[in-house]
Amino acid sequence: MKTLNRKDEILIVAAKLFKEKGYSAVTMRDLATDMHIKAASLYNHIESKQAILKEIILSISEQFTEGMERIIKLDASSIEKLKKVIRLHVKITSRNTNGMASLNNDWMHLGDQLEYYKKLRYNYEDNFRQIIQNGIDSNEIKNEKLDVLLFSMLSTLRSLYIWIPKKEDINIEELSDSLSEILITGINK
Amino acid sequence: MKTLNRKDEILIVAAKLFKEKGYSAVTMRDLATDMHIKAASLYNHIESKQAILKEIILSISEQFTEGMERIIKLDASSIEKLKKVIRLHVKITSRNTNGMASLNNDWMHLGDQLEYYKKLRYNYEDNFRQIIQNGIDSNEIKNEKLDVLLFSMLSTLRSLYIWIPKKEDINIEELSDSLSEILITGINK
DNA sequence: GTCTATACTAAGATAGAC
DNA sequence: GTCTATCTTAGTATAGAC
Repeated sequence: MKTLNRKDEILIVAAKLFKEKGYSAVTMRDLATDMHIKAASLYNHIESKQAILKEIILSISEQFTEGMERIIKLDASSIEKLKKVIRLHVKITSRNTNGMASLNNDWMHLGDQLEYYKKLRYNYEDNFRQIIQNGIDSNEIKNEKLDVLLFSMLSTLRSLYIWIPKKEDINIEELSDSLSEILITGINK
Repeated sequence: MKTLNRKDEILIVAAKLFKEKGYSAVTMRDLATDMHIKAASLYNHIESKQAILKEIILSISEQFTEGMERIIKLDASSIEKLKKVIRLHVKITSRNTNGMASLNNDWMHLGDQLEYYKKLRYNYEDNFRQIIQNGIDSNEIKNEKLDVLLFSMLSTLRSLYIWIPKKEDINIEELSDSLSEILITGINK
């Protein structure tokens, strides 16, 4: 693990608190206490409380955007692409479960970056939908209602941040495979 | 629709605001504005801001508890019970999508009712897990990792509150069937 | 880089008139 | 049942010393 500067430490502690109580309920004094400094000192490293949220959420959003862009360019079947998307979620989430909580629950407090965030999310979902649609067209995927399919997969993948921390040792490969099996192949015999 | 008293109106408007910005970010003045009264007037109908949250979350929690208790008593296969659980989620959620947002995201602000809420939730999940386990034992359900199975189904069902409002006309039966098909039978051909 | 002191704003809630 | 006025506490943020 590389050495963290003070600002990165703040982002990490803030993400932890934001996950526990939500962005709005966390005060700069709470954050300062956990950093073992006074609230005023925080402002030597960050511009504002909202600026912390922006860094946490947008850096993750951009990781998803880049990952998805790589996947859609691949020369692979739709099912293969879906498996890669699942793996992308497991990977990013396991690296930063706390940040994922903010991404999922506190995006509405992004202020002037809200529209940018929404654009990234919209594009991501659209690419996801396209992969599924292609799979239906090529007869790889059952012709269930496209929207319900997309919603169901996204819901599970977006909730990983709640669940991963509860498991002792997460093996990224193993969890990704398990999820692929369940999300793609179903559960009944 | 039956006539609402003033207090019920407050609960409904509050749930709407809590969904939009989260419990902590909604002020009593926000709530009063949307009720077209002054903040002080709210206190003629409710005890405190937190009391509003408690009513919203606990009434829904108890609906889930009752529904689950009915289902586990049924003389039916595990797959049948799972389908009924899915239907229960669709039904309760479509009746109160805003309240479900609070249930999912703001339970940590319940104060002295937090432990009660956690107990209900723990029992609910345990019953859910038991249904799946019975299905595995009776060879109805694939022997995938039980925890991943439970997590995946619950994630989708708990996220319904985000998704249902975006669909124009939700047919409860139809959506429940679609979800059952996807969650239980899987998506690939 | 952290501190103390403090400005300024807004929050939840109550008292008492109408 | 709603209002105005107000109390008290707590929030984000800045200034300037060390």
